Amino acid sequence: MDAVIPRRQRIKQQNRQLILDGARRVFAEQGYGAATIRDIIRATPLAAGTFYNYFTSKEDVRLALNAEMAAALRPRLSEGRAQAATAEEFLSAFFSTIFALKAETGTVLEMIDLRAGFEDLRTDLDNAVARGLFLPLDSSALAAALLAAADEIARRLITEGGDAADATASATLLFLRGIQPPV
Amino acid sequence: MDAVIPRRQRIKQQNRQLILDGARRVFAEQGYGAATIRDIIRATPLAAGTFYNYFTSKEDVRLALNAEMAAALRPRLSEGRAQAATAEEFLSAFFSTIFALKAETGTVLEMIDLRAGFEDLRTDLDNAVARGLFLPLDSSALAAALLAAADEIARRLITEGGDAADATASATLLFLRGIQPPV
Amino acid sequence: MDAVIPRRQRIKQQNRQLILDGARRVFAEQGYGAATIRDIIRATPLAAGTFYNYFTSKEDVRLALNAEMAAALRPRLSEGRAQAATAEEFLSAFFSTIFALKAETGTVLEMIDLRAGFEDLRTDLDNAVARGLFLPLDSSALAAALLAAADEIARRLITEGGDAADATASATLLFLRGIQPPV
Amino acid sequence: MDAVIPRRQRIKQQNRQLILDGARRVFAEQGYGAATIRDIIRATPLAAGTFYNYFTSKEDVRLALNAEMAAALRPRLSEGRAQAATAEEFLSAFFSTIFALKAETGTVLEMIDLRAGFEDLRTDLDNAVARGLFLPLDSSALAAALLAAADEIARRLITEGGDAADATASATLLFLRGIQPPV
DNA sequence: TATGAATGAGGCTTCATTCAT
DNA sequence: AATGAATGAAGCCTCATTCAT
Repeated sequence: MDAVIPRRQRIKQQNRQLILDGARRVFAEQGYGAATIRDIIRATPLAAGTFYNYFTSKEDVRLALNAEMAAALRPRLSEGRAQAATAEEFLSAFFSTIFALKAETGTVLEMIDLRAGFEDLRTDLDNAVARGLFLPLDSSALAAALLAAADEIARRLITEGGDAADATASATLLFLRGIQPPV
Repeated sequence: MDAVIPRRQRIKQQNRQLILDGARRVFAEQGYGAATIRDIIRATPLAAGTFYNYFTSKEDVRLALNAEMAAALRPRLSEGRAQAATAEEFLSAFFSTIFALKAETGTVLEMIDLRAGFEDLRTDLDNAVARGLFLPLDSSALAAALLAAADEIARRLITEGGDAADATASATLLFLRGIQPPV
Repeated sequence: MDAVIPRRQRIKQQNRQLILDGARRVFAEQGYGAATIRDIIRATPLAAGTFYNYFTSKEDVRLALNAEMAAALRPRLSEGRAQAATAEEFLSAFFSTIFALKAETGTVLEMIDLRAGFEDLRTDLDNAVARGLFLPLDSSALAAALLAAADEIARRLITEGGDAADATASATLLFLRGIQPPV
Repeated sequence: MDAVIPRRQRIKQQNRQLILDGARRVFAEQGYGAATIRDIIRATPLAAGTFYNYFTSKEDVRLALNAEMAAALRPRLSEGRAQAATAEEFLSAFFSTIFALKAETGTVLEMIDLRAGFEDLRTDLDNAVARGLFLPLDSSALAAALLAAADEIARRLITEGGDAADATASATLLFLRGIQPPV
């Protein structure tokens, strides 16, 4: 027999998700700093006081969003990583993953705490360097640069339109070979 | 005889600058979105109402800061550009300029409207591509990636310490050759 | 055989007492006016809604506490009264009773409605006056003065420490003979 | 020539007084604990935000009221004290002063911090004891008892009506000779 | 009957902006 | 121009109360 999930608990889960989804939209539109808790509530069908049954502050919501995104990103990236025998495959998987995620969620990567969800990325980079796949760059700075660039390019993709596959190829090429033409 | 700047006008100029400097500090600390006009006023010795003699809104201040920064950046970058015969020199000049600027002003590049202050960068990139200095990438996306990466690396430089020259060399290398080791 | 109290009813009685005890603590700490129903609930292991199964308002709780205290006080005072042949004995019994009660319960006498629980005191005073035990003062004002003074002295006893027996003797003497030294 | 008080400053003084007067009424009606800052503002013609130009909290207002009352009380009591050659005169002056003050201001003496405004009373009592005017009771407890009793009697005077002169005489007699009839 | 989540009113505080001085 | 107090809107948060489970 299937586990019966009590109705009350199901609704609680739904409301929590309503708030997170509302917050994601609001943060994407106004930025984290400018957003207010009231904005978040208004982006849901819930009443003002209900927010505090689930979160204690805007920061609290941000952390939950971070965790949610890290959880969503981890399997995708590790899938890409598993198949990535070359730097090119690694980068390509990374960018396409980020672009897709951003298109789906509108999440502002700026908000993401690298230490929380992106340990994997740094670990991957370190491993790649160790395997001789990459040049020995500071993996932490590289992760930051990759994320910042990916976020900005994704933002422009969404705002101004464009083909995600082209952008992936272009960004991959940039970080793979650099801007200098072969001599 | 030198042009005599009337006392009144000199004080006006000073107050305007007081507000801009205060705003820069406030934006750097709290981010643009979270900052309030009152925060800006409190970061100056001026009275609340005085703000409106110089600016009409927070956005207005942002634009003025943008213009100020663009004015400060333009000669530095063009100086670098003038001497840059190679992609390496171009990148090196770009990163060292950004790192220095951020260290001086704490400005959040995130705020900067590319269209306002960074036309030059795109123009430079286009020229560089035209001259065969760079691979023919989308100059607009490249500019975005360069700025995003530079800003993030600069932020980490300030936050966690580190040598600006090393960071410049490392970032230059990354964008020059990419991450793939030579075969 | 003893009367069997149904389990249901016993639990109801327990919960009611939990709320009253919680309310007493809360009122003693914050004062009646500043206390909220939520404060009272939080001072018990019960859930929010349960409060309304027992009381309808904060005022309702106050009345119940008053009644409870009057019930506790009545036998003690009447015991003292029964043995009090003199004004001195009457006062001594009164003060020691009040001091002990306050030490036990922390109850704020300020809350007490004289008409509800202290009819006895006024009756006693009237009787005492009638018997020539006391000077013919307004019994109502006297009761008020006695209670106010006793409450304040008790509060100081608890706050700053001190010997209850000494305080009783001192207060008794004050109200017995007044402050004027014998000529 | 008279000192010219600038209009702005005069209005500030007036508004501060409006808030204090409103607060006094509100505290007298609802008690300090139950009163809210909004209640205080509503008792004035001022706007909500204006409160914070003058005080930072309800407690802040309470302290200011305390100071105001102490300042008002001090000359009255010292005047009474100057003329008080006997315990009777002392008590009579004390009670009539308190009753009058309460009738004028409705102030809740409960709120008064003895340490702030009533040092004088304790000093007076100590002096009176030293001069042999009073029996050597604990001046601090006596001050507390006198104030508590006076406040309660005054409250009843206002609430239920009555003659202040009679109440003064009665209270004076009570504390002067006690309740025991002369043998 | 006990629970505890939902609700929206309302208190607290800060804000942007105006305007008399 | 510069000042800074006044204003009321609006954000934050807690409250009393209801009601489905």
